[in-house]
Amino acid sequence: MSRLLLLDGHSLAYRAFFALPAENFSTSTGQHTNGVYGFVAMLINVLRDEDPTHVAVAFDVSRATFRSEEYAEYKAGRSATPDAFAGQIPLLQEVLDALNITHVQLEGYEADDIIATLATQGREAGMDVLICSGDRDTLQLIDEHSTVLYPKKGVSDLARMTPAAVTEKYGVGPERYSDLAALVGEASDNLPGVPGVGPKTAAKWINAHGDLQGIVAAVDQIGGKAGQSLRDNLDQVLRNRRLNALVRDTPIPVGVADVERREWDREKVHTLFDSLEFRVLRDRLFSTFDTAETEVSGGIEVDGTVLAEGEVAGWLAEHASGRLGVDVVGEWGRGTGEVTGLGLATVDGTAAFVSVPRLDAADESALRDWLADEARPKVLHDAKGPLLALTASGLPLDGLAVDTAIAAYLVRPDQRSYDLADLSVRHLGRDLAGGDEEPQDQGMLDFSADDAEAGREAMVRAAAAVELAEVLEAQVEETGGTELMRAVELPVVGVLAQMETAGIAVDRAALDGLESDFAGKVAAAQADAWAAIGDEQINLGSPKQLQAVLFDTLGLPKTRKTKTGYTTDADALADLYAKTEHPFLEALLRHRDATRLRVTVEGLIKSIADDERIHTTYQQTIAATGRLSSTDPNLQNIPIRTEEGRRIREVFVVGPQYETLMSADYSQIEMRVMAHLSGDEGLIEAFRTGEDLHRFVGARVFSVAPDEVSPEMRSKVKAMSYGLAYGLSAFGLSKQLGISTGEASGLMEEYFERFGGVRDYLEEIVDRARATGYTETMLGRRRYLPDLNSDNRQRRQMAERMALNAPIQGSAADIMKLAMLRVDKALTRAALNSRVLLQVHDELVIEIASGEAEKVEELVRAEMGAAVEMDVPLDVSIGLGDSWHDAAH
DNA sequence: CTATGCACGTA
DNA sequence: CGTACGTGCATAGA
Repeated sequence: MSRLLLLDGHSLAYRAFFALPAENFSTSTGQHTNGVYGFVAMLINVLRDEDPTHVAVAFDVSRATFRSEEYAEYKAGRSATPDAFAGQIPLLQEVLDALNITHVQLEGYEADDIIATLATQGREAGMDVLICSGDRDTLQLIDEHSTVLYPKKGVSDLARMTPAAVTEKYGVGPERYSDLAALVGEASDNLPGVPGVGPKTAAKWINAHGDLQGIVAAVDQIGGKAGQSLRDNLDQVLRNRRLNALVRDTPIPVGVADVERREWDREKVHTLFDSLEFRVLRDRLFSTFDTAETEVSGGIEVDGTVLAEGEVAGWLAEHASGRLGVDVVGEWGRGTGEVTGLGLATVDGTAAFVSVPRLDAADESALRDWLADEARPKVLHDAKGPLLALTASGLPLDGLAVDTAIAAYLVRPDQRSYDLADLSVRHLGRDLAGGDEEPQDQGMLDFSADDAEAGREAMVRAAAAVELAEVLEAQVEETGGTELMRAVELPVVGVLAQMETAGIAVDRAALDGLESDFAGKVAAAQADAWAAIGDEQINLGSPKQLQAVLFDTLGLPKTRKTKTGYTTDADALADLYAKTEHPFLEALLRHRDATRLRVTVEGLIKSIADDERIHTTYQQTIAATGRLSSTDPNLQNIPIRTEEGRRIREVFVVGPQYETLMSADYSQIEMRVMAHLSGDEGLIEAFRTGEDLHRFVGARVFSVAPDEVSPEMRSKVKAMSYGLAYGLSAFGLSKQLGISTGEASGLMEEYFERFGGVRDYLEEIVDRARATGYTETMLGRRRYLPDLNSDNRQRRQMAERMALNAPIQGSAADIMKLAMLRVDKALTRAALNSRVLLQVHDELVIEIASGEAEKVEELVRAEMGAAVEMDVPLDVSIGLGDSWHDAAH
């Protein structure tokens, strides 16, 4: 039996809009999504519960319809659509496109007319019809095989309106509902009914006279005040009846046959739900329907063998002539790991599982040789962790041909995750759960069921990786990223693994000292803060409690608004302090600083490994611009700006067996990238003269001699120069510098007057990105920004700033990755023992072995400086010291 | 127990 | 109403 589901897009989304708090449903770019969210949530529920075979969604085009032509006041008096709802309908339609659900709209008709048309067609074709709408006019479409699902409250509670339910609620059946509505009126459509006549009276009349026609025929016999009222308003009632009759034969270009349920576009759903930040909904969508009925055409199938002792060498000889997928089973993290097994698979699905503890000598040597052979290509998914485990287990790996996580990242760098199972479903249309068939029995006797299961999974993952590699490689090639992947990203994996393994030595005793020191400051600040507000012991870490004290108890002036109240951030508190000099604020700020430092120190102490070093983990597929990120702990945000904060850098020290630490950083790399990419002659000259950049720029902007640039002028220019690369506005600049917007925009104009190439370049980047859909770095790293063409101003402008910044930040990241590769290679080639430990975007921290300082400094300067050829020099500044702090310069 | 918002550290 | 991140805490919801 076919079941046709028809939804009224506008009315349901609008209901959802009011049912769900807008502030809880908006993206980081400020787009409200509550209407879309509610609609999609309801859609998922209905699809799940009703399992329709055909689905369509109808939309209104505008308010101008044949109804408003007959009666100009039709739907008049409705309040304007709220701003926050604007733009949600096109978004919803995008979602429907991704879900491959037909949506229909037609000039001159309302959504309900379209629904009536399709419902009529469906009934004629013998289908069951389900209508989901918040408009009561659709109740007239109900019959034995047509049901309306009417939202009672919010979007999750739907009333199932059958003929019996209509009769029970209104006293007349669905076929008479329009008559009743004509008599009673419909306030939301601005259709007044008969004064003094409600649903009860109307139902009584209808039941007495059959229908509206019967009532009209007998109008003179109806007594009482209500009867007179009816006679006085008969024209109006008849007009209501004409207007509330839904049109069942609108000339829409689709028929029920065209709306058969189709598979959705996984790629589109993923990217769209990503950009809408519908994490939970996406999971629900996939978990509800993925296994049931998507194009997942079964699992990855492998012809797999769990190799017994002594079989590994033979298997490799037979199957490892070409590229193999490798899945490492084991654990890893913090620069080390351990391998327990290996899944191996060829492109054609022949697979094997190797239990590493069970290798005999011949097998182990064959496996080790194969793994270490650069000429034998391997495909891994997210190789760095496995690499750590393999290396730690005495099986170093070379010949990484594709890392499927990195390939997927290069194709679309702003996804939240690159899970192998997701990629497999998305690009191969198959999931990893796979078929039920057990691996061949061979060798199974020795294995527990768990081992067999682990082995099967590993083989499937290896097969998925090697198959995915083919698809993703093609996409990387298509987007011009092949060389970037081959020459930069893949080699960087190995360097990062080495850095993680090395870690950086810390002085635990000094860290402990800092902790108690900062803890003492926290306690003191807390006591002062409490004392300043009459010893009310509030939680100073709770913005909510702080707001109560600041704005209610103390009655201080309100600060900038946030989603949930008023901000209590450091800037705002400093402002308040400047205005009021309230001692509570001073103590609170002190408490904030000390807490922050204490927390940082505590985190570091927790992550000290047995070797008294800290091994961070670098993420290579997180930052959309191409930068690395550091986690667990994050060593890229260790304080440096304040004296107290810098004390934390003193505990990162040179390790035993080494002589000193070196910090090497690119000075003003982003500004240099901007000078190079823009070709602005003034800026290029600034870097070529080697003069202080901000002084040089300041002299131009303020039309004075360089030595007349005051510190104040210099800092203004500095803020502006850096802000430009982020898409800073005059407003933002004025706020940051505490000057008027007029002065700020004058400053920017003056800047662009002197450095016009920069303005042209920044404009050109955005224009080009708008046309092509993506930005590109010096090495061809792309970032797609679909929002550049968004109708929503906020989203669009956000995307424009991202477009502006991505090539600059991204090119700087490219350069640093090249530099890391060059430095690493040069150190190896020169047979030096010094090693790179950390990368902090524009800085490398290197541990210098005894007697190598001079050589390494020369080498690092040369390699970093020559990472790329540019129109401006790449200036590298280097410092040495026993701690990270002392190596700074 | 998990997800979100706020605040804040870095480049 | 300036980009890119990660972390910890408080709070709200499941």
